[in-house]
Parts: sequence; structure tokens; C-alpha cells
Amino acid sequence: MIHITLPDGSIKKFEKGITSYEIALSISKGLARNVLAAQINKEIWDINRPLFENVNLRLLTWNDAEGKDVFWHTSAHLMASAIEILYPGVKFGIGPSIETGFYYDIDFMDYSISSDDFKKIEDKMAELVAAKQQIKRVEVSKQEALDYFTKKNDEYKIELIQDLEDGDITFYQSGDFVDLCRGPHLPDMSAIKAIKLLSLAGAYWRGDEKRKQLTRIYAVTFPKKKELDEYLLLLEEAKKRDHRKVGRELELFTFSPRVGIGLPIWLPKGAALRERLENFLKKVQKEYGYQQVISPHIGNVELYKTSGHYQKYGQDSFRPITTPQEGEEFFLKPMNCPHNCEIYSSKPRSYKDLPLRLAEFGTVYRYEQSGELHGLTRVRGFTQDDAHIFCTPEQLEDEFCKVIDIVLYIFKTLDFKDYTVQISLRDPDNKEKYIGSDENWEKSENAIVQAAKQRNLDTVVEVGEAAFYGPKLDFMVKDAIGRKWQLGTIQVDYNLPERFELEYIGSDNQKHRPIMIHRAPFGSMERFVAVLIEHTGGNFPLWLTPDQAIILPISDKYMDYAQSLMQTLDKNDIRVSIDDRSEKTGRKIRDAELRKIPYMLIVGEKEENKHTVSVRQHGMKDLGTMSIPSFIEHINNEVTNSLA
RNA sequence: GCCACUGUAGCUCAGCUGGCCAGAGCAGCUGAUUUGUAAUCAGCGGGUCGGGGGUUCGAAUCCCUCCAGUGGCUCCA
Repeated sequence: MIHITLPDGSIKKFEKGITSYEIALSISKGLARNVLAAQINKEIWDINRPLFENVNLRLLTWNDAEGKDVFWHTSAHLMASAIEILYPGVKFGIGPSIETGFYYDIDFMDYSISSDDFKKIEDKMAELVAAKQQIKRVEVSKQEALDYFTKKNDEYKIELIQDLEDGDITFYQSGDFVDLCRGPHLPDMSAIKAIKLLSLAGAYWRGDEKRKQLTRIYAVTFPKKKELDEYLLLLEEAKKRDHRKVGRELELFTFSPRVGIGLPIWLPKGAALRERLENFLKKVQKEYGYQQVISPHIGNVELYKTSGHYQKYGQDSFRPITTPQEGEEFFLKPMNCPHNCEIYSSKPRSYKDLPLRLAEFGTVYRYEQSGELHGLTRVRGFTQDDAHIFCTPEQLEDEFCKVIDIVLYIFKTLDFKDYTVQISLRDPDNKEKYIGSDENWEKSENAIVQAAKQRNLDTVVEVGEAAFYGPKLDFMVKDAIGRKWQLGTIQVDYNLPERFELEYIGSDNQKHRPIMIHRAPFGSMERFVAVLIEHTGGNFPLWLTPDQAIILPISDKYMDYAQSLMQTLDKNDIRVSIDDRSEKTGRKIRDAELRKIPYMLIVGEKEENKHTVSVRQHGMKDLGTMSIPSFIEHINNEVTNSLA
């Protein structure tokens, strides 16, 4: 007999050789029907794999991330299996599960494939599911594995096998399809009830652009048709919120191939919105002791040689600009920090000057490969809400806390409720990859961890993810429909103070080197506006939105009243316009709703006589009649409350 | 940059197995209407079908090429 410990701590006795599935069955039929995989101690196992020892057992279902993982991994095999039948001779790379769904990288040889073929593949997959094939796990020797794939002529699998240890290699087989795989897998395909192939993409073998590009097929599967429908609905919703679409509809920004790809042009409404965001942050930063600075859009190549960016990125940048007579070289500014270092060293600094917090809305230009560009989130010219804090090692933790406070204030104000924080530390086994002394690294990593703890942040620590010049802390927010975006970042830097030989005179009258913190709570204005659009679906908070209200006169007769109303609101800093078209009220309301204007002010005979407005709120119904002063107060309160 | 797909009026799209002057809805303009909580009616203008080249008696439609967009890969100071 063996003892199986369940997550609740209870221990059950079973015969040796019992499977997780049988244990599930002994608990309940429903559980047995839903169990997808089993966590055996630390590992995830197939549920039909026999157990011979005392273990901790956790049964995994669709509700567990690990359960989904197994489900999708098996689905990847299912897809590969269908593809092998439809396109005999194709070669398979890797086919993992991902956050939502899975993909398989396939060398389609001479076959050409497009999304028109998805239906055919989906149908074949469904057919294989219906056939209820068992999935068998087979342990093989390295030689057997190599022999099999040599015979199959699949150089990708051979390469994968060559990197594996003998004795640790398994195949999984379903029907005629055999795949090299660590597993685990579902016992059969029958749980896969809904299948959708999503997209087709090129993907370099092992992510190496020098190697062959395989065809990657993304797909997703679900245990219930309903869940697929919900997922597709979510994709629809994401499409509706796409900042490129909303940005065009609300006339916020545009692109022009004549201006250049990846170079956003801000239209009046978008520019004003962005300016409000900048002013909002400037105000916060002022309270936190920041000073605004401005630096030019280009910098002498020597500046970037000093910073080290030239050596690291010079070849992948926009080509330098040269002067006609002297032939001096200038780069378009790819970063603000070198300039800010020069501001630091523009005069001798005392420890009494520190921390020195220099903030700059600095527009930078980086060459991004054309295929990388995407709306406002990936561009070639963008404005960072940058700041550099120069401080002593002792001040680091406190400064970190203050930056975190700014970021959290922004999140709260802009209604990002769900966020996680990643702390990236250096890999202690590869210390030579990093610049700076052990002592400094320990201090700063400790400062970050402590600061995060002090502010009760829900953190994930990633060892080895630090930049070469220092550890960092990144904020990831979840938007209104559950997508994750990386926003603010706070990074410690030992490199630049070193390279720029920054110094301050300490209380000991000796020279010391300051530590630098880079931080950008928004990241960049472009990216942040994009995320904000997708988070709000274009329904911005009142203080930020381009048009706060629109006056809708019932007919021309009430234009005078509408005009005087507009003047009054305008004097009270409410952004308002009049819809003076000779349209019916229903039409004006519809158009204002589509423009996502928060308040519609309907004025006709009643309102003119009583000096009131009929207020309708976007997405709601009639709010009833208000006096003009009470409407102004209503608006002002809403703005004040959301900025509090 | 690479792979796949796409490019028809300001927007959304039809036409695309080659053949009547290239279409629709919305938007725009003009006029009528003077309107009470999500689309009033009528008329008009607007496209060298992304650019260039080719095949053909004939190209939006087929081929080549360039440009741009979309989804990925890679990279991201």
C-alpha cells in the first residue's frame, strides 16, 4: 500500500500502481470526469501514470493554470497530428502551450498554407477527437529517439533530442502520430470540445533569425463550446477597443507614410489629451521635488560614446546626421539619460544637493524594424515621461518608495485596479555579465525589495532579468478586459554615473559617486495613451477627455440660449461645443454617444425659460434637469474626485 | 529585416473563375425640414481600384516589383 497526501492534508491509502485518475474516481465521478493532470510532489504527471510511492497529489482541472497548460499542450499534438495527415512529410519544430492556447512551429516544406486551410485542419482535428484515440507515453533511449526521427527525416526533432540526456526521453503517441515530448498529456483527446485556429506567422527555428523560418500556427481549444464563444467575444471586444481604431474615430492621432512609418502625428484632440496627462504628471512630480529640464533632440556622437550607447546600439540606430563643413556627427536622441547626466555635471554637486530629481518629457527616436511597428505602442519616435534621480546609496530605498508612490497614485487616478510588480535581479551565477560592485548590487537589490515590501506590493522576483547596469522594478497592469500591459519602470543604474564620472562632495569632504535611478511611470506618452484607450475603450475620465460636454439645441430657436450657455461653461473651464446642425434631437444624441462625449446638454423651450439644462450622461439615460450652476458643480466635483 | 495575409471614395465593405461607363452604406456638400433623449427627407460631388512594370484585343481582377497595413518571429538602451 502507498500513502497519498491530498492538498487538504488528508492521507489516503491505495494499492501500489494506482493511477491519479483512479484516485480521482474514488473521490467523485465528477472530479474524474474533469481531471486533466496530476501534480505529483513538484512534477505534473499524466493521470494514467501509475504511482508506486508515497506522494503528495494535487488533481488538476481546467480551473488550474497547470490543467489548462496540459490541455493546450495536448491540443498542440492534436493539431500536429491532423496536419501530418493532411500534409504528409511536413517536419515539426516545437509546439508548446502559451498563456491562452498553443502554437506549433512547422516546416511545411513545399506545401503552401494560408488561413483558408484552417477549417480543413480544424475539421480533421475534430475527427481525431471523435476517434477517441488513447495517448500513450513511451520511454525511449536516446538512440531509439534519434533513429525514429532520422527515419522520419525531421532534423528539428533530431536537434532537440541531441540536447537531451539519455534515459530522460519520452515519446507520446496518439494514433499514427508520434512526438518527442516530455509531457504530460491528457489520456485521450475527448475532452477537447471546441477548436479554433487563430493565426499564422513566421517564426525562426529556435528564435534565431539566421536559421530557417518555420510556419507557426496559433490556436486555442476549450473543453466547452461556450468557452470558445466567450473567448471569441473577448477578441471582438479587444478589436472594438483597439487604440488604432478608437484613435482614428476620436481624432486623436494619425499616421502618414509621407511623414514616415512609426512616426505618430498627434491631432488637436489627441495633443490636448496628451498635454493634460503631462501636466497631471508634472504637478505630481513637482510635489515630489522634481525639477523639469529640457534637452535637444540630437546629441553629438561623443555623448553616446561616453554613455556607451554608441558602442551597443550605434549600428542599429538611425544613421548619424553630419554637419556640412566640419563633418561632426550627431545622433537623433535615443535616450534622455546622457543629456541629463550632463545637466548633473554642469556644476559641482554636494551631498546637500542630493537627491537631485531631473524630469524631462523627452522625445526620443529609435530605429525599430519595420515589421515591429504597431500603432502607438511600437513607434520610432516617442516621448518618455522620463526622470533621473541622482542620489546616495543610503537614499536609494527612500527614493524608490517615492517613485512607487507616484506610480500607484497614477494607477489609482486612472483606474488601473489590477497590477503586478516584477523585480528583476541579477543572476548570481553570472556576475561578470553585470557592471558595478557586489556591494552596490546587494545594496540596491535590497533597497528595491525593501521598498516593494514597505509599499505592500504584490511582487514577482525574477532572478537574472536585471539589466546589465542595474536591477529594476516593472509594473504590469491588467486592463478592463484582462489583458496585461507593461507600463512603468524604475531602474537602478551604476553604469552611467561611472561612465560620465559623476561625483558629489560628501560630508566627509571626499568625492563620491552618485547612484542614478531611471524611472518612467507612463513609460512613454504614446504607449500610455494607447493602453489608456484600450483600457477605457475611449471613454476617458472626465478630466482627461477631449470633449467634456456638448450642447444639443432642440432647434435653431434655442441657439442664442445655447451660445450663452456655452460661454458660461467655457468661462468655467468646461470643454464644450454646440451641435448646431438642423438635425433631430435623436440624431444629435446618437452622434454624441458615438463620439463618447460624457455629457449631453439638451436645451429647448423649457430649459431656456427656466435657465436650466437637461443632462444626459454618455452610456446612460436622461439624468433630468439641472440649473446651470449645479451642472458646473457636478462636473467640477467629478473632476476633483477623480484627481483626489 | 524575415514569414503569411491584406490594400477598391474620408470610414466600413461588395465587385476580383479577366469583358457593358467601378458599386453600396455611412461621412461630406446643397436644399427642404425646426425637430425633446441612439439614424428626417431629397439632390449632388467624390476613386488613374496603393505605385510602377508586364501578359492580353481587353486588367480592380492574372504575373513581377516597390510601397504601406495586419498577425507573428527577432530586437527593445
